[in-house]
Order: sequence, then structure tokens, then C-alpha cells
Amino acid sequence: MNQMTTTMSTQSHEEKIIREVLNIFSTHLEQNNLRKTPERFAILEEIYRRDDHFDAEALYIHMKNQNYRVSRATVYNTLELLVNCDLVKKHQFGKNLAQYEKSYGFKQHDHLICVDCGKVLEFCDPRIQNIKNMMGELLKFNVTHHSLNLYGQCQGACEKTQSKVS
Amino acid sequence: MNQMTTTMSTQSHEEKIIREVLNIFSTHLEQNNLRKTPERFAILEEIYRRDDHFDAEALYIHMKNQNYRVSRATVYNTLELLVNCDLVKKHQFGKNLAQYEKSYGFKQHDHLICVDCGKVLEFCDPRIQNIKNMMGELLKFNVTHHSLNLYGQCQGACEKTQSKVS
DNA sequence: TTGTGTGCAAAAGCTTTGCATGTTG
DNA sequence: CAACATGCAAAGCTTTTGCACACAA
Repeated sequence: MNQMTTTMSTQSHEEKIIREVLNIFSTHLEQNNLRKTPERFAILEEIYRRDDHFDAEALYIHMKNQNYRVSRATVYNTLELLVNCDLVKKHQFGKNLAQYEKSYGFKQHDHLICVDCGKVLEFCDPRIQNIKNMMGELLKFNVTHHSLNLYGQCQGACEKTQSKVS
Repeated sequence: MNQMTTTMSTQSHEEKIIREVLNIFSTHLEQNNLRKTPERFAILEEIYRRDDHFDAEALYIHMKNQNYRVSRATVYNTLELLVNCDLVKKHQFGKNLAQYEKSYGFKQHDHLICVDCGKVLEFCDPRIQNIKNMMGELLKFNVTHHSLNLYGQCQGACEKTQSKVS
């Protein structure tokens, strides 16, 4: 279920993850003859210090607030690069607004969205994999990824928390 | 799998469906004190004469081409009404563009989207229902609907058909 | 007749693009 | 130093909104 309950080791674990993804990104950029700019690494690091889901504008604003000079264009550009090398996942939770989340080191999962308060929960179910395999074979598709969102109301506790797990 | 292979009886079956949905919509409008305008019924009928998936603009253009005078605003307004009374389903297939399809008289299904050519196939799998039930209970959510999209490449036949039928 | 619905165009919101400048390799 | 990336602002696209007019009840 993807909770890393915050323990004493969390800090260093987060730092370890960050070092790893920076390396992975660096290698990816090299292999594709793309340039290693400070903006690209700063955005990646920022994403991995955040938790859960965010949109491009929120990421942009958050970097601005930290006095990091970056442009929207670069944020969008870098997000696309990161999605391409599987360090970030892109979602749409029923609105015309792309939501992103870090993906390296986290278990594959799907989402449950409260249509009233926007809260996003995560869950894993192995049956999805079976469905992907079966349908790919049946319909002669090479299934590469999927998106499963369940929508509904969170019973009772609609205003108590936002979509963060942290 | 939602194919109504076109047979001699298809015409009258389609007409029957159309009469039914017009009645359902009419009742829905009455019950909610909404007005029965010719535009609303024309849009519903147009949708049920189309096949597969379309976006708001395509629907608007198609009605214009038939010399039916309607505005984009009314198309959007009516689509929302129809989604609310479950006569039309709204989807997002990975792009910032809402796609719609008629839903009355068709089995609940999910989608398989070719990321190369945009083709959309449909499939049914009862395991989804189980997942919805289980996760709703587990996470204390009242799950009302869901969206499952599988993405991949359709093997071989990518350019042969477009995603439109109309 | 009253007020909801429509059409039109303008505005809004997210994302992409063009161009001059800056920086990586 | 050459090509690519960035920043900024403008443009693009889908969707929403405001307002005057039309028409359903």
C-alpha cells in the first residue's frame, strides 16, 4: 500500500532514493544525447522531495517560492523527459489537468479518488496484471501500461485530510 | 463486446434504442424541472446515431454539417446533462480532451487504446467489479464508478483504421 | 409572462511554441 | 563555438462564462 511510515531511517532512505534517481536521470540524458542542465536535476530533486500528486503549475510555483529561477516551459519539458524514463508517472483524475507523481522505488499502484473532496488514495491489486495479460493476448495488443481509477465518496471524513500521504 | 454486427434487424433495433433514450431523457428533464428544448433532443439523437467515441467539437461540427443550428455552449451543456442521467459516458484517453460515447443498452466495458494510431477497443472483465467492491470496503469508500484504460500498440494493423467510425 | 436555455463571442485554464539569449559539451 | 536548453510571452486548444435574445412552461 505504499506507506513508508516515517521512522528514524526515513531521512536517509529518502536521500538514498534521490541519489539513485539523479544517477538514473543522468545516465538517461547521456544515452539520449541530452544535456545535463541544473534545471533538469533541480526539478527531479524537487519532485522526489514532494509526496504524492501534484500538477505542473504547483511544481512551478513551489520552485519559485524557494527562489529557484525556472520557467514553466522547462518544467513541462522536464516532466516529459522524466515520464519517458519512468521516473515520474503522469495521471488524469477525471479533469483536464495532468497530475504527476514520483515512481521510482514505489510499488505500482492504482488510485481511488473522492469526487467530493479530491482526496486520492492508493491501492494495489494483482488482478490488474492478469487482466492486462489476458486482454493483450486476446485482442492482439502489446499492452505497455494502464490507468485504473475508482471514483466515489470517502465515507464521512471528506474534509479532514488532503490527498497527501507523506 | 458491444459489436452489433449490422444485420437486417439493426436498423429497427437502433430506432428502438433511440426512442427509448429520448423517453428516458424526457422523463429526466421533467423530474429535474429542466426544459425540453429541441436542441437537447437533437443532440441526444445525434449521439445515438453515431458509433464509438467522439469529442465535443466533433459532435458540434457534425451537427453543423447537417445544417442543424446549435452552439458549442449547448453541446457542452447537453453532454453534461446526458452524463448525469447515465445516457452518455465521458472518458479521457490520456489526452486533455474529453471523449464521449453512448451508454444506454450497451454492456459496461473498459478500453484498450493504441498509443500509436489512437484506435480504441473495448473489453469486459468481471474482475473489475470485484476489485471495486473489495477496495471500496477496505478503504471505506463508496465507489460509484471507475475508469480502466489499457495502453499499448495494436500489433501490425496500426494504420488500417482510425478510431472514428462515423 | 417569467425565467430558463440558447447563441455568440470573449475569457479562462492548461499546455505548447517561437524567438532571443544563455550554457553545455 | 555550435547546438541545444532556457526564459518569457504569445499562441493554441478545449472548455466555461456573460450577456442579450428566444422560447418552453
